[in-house]
Amino acid sequence: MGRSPCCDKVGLKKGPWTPEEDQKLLAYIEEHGHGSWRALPAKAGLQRCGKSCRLRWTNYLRPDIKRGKFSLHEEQTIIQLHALLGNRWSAIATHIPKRTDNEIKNYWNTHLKKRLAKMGIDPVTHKPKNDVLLSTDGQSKNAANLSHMAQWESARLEAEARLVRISKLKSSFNTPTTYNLSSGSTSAQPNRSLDILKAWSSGGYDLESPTSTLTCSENAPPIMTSSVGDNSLPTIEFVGTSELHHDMTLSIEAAWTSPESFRGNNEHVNIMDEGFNSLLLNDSGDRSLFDSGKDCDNSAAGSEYYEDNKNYWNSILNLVNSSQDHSPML
DNA sequence: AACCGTTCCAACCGCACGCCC
DNA sequence: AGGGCGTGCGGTTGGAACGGT
Repeated sequence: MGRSPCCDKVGLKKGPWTPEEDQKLLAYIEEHGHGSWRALPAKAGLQRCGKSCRLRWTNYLRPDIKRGKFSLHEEQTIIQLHALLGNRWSAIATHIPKRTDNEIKNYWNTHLKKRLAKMGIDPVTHKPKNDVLLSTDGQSKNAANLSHMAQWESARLEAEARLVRISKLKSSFNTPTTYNLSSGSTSAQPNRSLDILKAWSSGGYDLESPTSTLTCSENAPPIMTSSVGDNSLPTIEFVGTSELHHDMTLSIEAAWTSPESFRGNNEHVNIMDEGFNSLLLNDSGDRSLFDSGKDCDNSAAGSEYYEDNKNYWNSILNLVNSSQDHSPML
């Protein structure tokens, strides 16, 4: 059976966009917002399907898009996030300011994937290729840890995406124009959202376990930021009041704290103990700070996991950094 | 100059999901 | 409950650009 096509394709243009078409699309959205994408082409005088218009806008014409070479920091972030999330490009894109999922996906496929492969790292598992063959129980457990961390991050991102959607909805009530072209920003500002990885990759200190804070004001989108607290589970804090916020509180808490989300292989894994803190460790970090975490497992086995994961992640970044310096590919 | 192989990325395609009726 | 619609997402592809011979 299958669903009907997104639009009547007869007589519709495909392929590269002309400057005239770009101008029509830009002018229309600037004046009216995009509204329904299906209805947009006719209103804007374009012989395109709505899907094509949406893609052209989101991947190319949108004013808040940075084009050109990816910075080293952006590359590092992509690699880290890909190790956590896999090919979830849209989720990754929420952490890379002004880059689209399509651009990140292309960059991964044409540059980063090849570079990791050249360095002997499996771009799918982010492990040295030999390790995949020599997997032991301990290594399997490490992989499981990574998987649980990914689940945690996945739940968080889903919650975050929900917030953005709600925020967009809310903004659309406040401001009829969907996009603010003059300021070059959309209603959603995922780049300012919490980023646990920044804390790790920028050498955050005094890290014990993460507490994320969500800040909402009446007219601005909600902002979530990562910070450090002494709780064993991530918590969310709201600033601002409204029914929408209340709704968000419920959904977020469900996504972040449900222990069922983090069970696997008939074994309850405390991700905060075995995974997340290791992600937050850094080269110069004071282990005593971490070890003092009241809910942390201080067993020797646990320390090995922290150390292994830390070394693994840092080795990826070091390899990338060194290849950046020496590789003719770059 | 012509040809050929490779790289890169904009754009397409099809599926998934949420919402609404 | 289920079907239609709108949109988002990830995989794939077409073709322009580039480099080597």
